[in-house]
Amino acid sequence: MTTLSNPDTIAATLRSRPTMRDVAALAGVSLKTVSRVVNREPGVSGDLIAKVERATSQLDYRHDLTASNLRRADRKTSTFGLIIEDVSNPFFSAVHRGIEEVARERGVAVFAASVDESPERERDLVVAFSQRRVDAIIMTPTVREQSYLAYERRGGLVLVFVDREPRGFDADCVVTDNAAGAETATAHLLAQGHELVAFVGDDETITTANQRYFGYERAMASAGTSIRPELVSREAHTTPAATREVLALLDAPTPPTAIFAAQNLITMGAVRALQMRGLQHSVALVGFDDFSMADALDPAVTVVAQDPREIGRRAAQLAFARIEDPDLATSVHVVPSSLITRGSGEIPPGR
Amino acid sequence: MTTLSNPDTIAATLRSRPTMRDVAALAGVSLKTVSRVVNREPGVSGDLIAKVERATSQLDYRHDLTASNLRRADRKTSTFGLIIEDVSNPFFSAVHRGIEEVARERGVAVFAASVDESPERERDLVVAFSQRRVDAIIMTPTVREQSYLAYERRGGLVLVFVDREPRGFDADCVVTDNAAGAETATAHLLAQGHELVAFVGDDETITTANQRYFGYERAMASAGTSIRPELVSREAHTTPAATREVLALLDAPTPPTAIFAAQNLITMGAVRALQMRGLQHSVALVGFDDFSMADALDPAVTVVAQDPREIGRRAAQLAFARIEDPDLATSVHVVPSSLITRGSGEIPPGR
DNA sequence: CACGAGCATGACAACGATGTCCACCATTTC
DNA sequence: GAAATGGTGGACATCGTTGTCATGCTCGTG
Repeated sequence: MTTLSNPDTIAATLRSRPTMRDVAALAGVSLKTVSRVVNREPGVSGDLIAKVERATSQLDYRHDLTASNLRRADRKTSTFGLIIEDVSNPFFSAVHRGIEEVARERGVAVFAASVDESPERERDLVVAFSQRRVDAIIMTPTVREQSYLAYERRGGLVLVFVDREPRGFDADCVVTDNAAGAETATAHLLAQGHELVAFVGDDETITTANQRYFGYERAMASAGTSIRPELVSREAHTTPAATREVLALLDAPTPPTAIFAAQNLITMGAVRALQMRGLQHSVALVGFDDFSMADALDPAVTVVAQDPREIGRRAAQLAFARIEDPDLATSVHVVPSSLITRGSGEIPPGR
Repeated sequence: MTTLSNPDTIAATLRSRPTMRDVAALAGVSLKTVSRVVNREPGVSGDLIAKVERATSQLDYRHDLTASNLRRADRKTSTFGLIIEDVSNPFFSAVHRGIEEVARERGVAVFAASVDESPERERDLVVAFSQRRVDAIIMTPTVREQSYLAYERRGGLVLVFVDREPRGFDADCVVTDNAAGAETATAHLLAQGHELVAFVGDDETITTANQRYFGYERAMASAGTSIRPELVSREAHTTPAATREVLALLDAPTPPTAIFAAQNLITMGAVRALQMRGLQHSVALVGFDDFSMADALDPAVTVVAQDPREIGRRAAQLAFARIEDPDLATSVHVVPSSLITRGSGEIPPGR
């Protein structure tokens, strides 16, 4: 065994990152023995384990997971890919956080990327992650149809969907009870006596927006209140767009007395529009999905809250379960939403 | 060349993911030629390029970046690691977003993880990313001292810091002008005639909290106003804690007439406290860092806004610059902050 | 017509690690 | 005392890819 007294010197001497070979040379054992110690395989004497561990720490040896993975039988990289609408959207970043919490416990690192409603980018990201051999991809579908993923799955990739269900592709999925939540929100407004209840949401290409619209329809139908097409706006893609849409509704000949905003960014836009017209205390508002400071606004905003962190946690758990047993039946998990009344949704009509 | 008519059949037949060897066999060329085509190396005849490309798309061949990286001379993985306080904190998720925008253009995927103010976790994450051979780590330092990273850098890893400067380690860094911003905020309150200006912030272990406190001190000193220790609270780690701290200040014998809240979550907590005491229109408030809906509150909240997306973009650019030229002199980039007056900061004293 | 230049192509080793398998040694057992 | 046993360590091939170098071909030129 070559013995050098100063560890710093040893590490600094090496041209680049030390490999198992370097560790083996320093410890005076074979390459394979180092591998055994690093992977904690049984059948190595305590004496050798100590020698190897001393050498690894002296050299600051860092196990190369990419090389390890290449040779390993299971080919698991302990890496997940996450494809969400936007990493800086509070809803999705909470989903991300939930996934991370579960992944962390198992030593799994998570790639995160924003798809920005671009189908092309969805495909690119799947390829980018697949090329990096992630064990699983957790994603929000944007492309109209996900059957193109069948090939990836054959290659052993696990796919889990969050927030929206995939189309043309059977896979594990975690969603909020969108229709039921929207129905609750709308019914809540109707219960206050409103009849002119507006719907402001994103367009039909977004599954969740659709489901929330169905919930709105259902609540209106149950109450026997007919839907006025002029009170339905389905073009609100962003917060500023939502503000414009709501302003248009408020300025129309028959303005709504209550508004159901079908998404967090849209609700924020609606709040601004109501404030601009000074109507925040006269027109009722219920939003889908909670948002920061909703309780501190005047009036505080009533919402149907989702549990994005729980959605993330469940998705990660599903991914691990499927990695362990690829033949499990696919399942759709529905995370319940809950109505939080704060004031804006309890404004009566005609005020 | 073996010709099978149905591409689906070919892909389905293979036991697992096709490799370059499979592509080579189908195209009737050598392994190396496939590699050349995949990497767009010059010197391959158009005829062979066409053959190989047909084969790759028939087999749905996916280039394995982990294996490629192992053999490549430059050993670049086109992968970054990002270590931030919390992926679901709006400030940091905006930084993340900025990094992603720059990384995306260069085909780089980003690992993102939350450190949660845990020094141990900071070290674990660095190791986890290093083992996955990321090209660069962009991080917010939490450990008291970053000299432990010297070894990683010798191994070729690029390190860029965001939001806070590292200690005991010279590296590229992108920060906000914390002291100057805090000074501006405090001076703004003093300019309204306030003398009892409170400081509410995080504790001294957080570099940015410290710098912001210095800015507060400097502004007070410039104005010749002495700091009352009972108006300084440096224990606000979370939004609820901030609410408690501000309530304590307001309920004390000499309550402040103005408050400088040194961070976004703290400002939110302060807003709630003021509302609880019905003082939101009597006590002035300026926050450091903008937050969602600050403009929609009553009163709208005056803040010193940072530009987290720009911080992220710059950090990513610095990382790429250093990867290209490791011998560049290290630099600290300061992204300016700007005062946005909205109402809460313009409340005069004694109202 | 022979020869070297120049180009396209392929054979082979290697990146850093692990799976397989065999050799070795100290025991234990007959 | 010899053989069987069980626990250890090491040689070697291999994962999917790229760097290096050799080969064979075409072509222009003396």
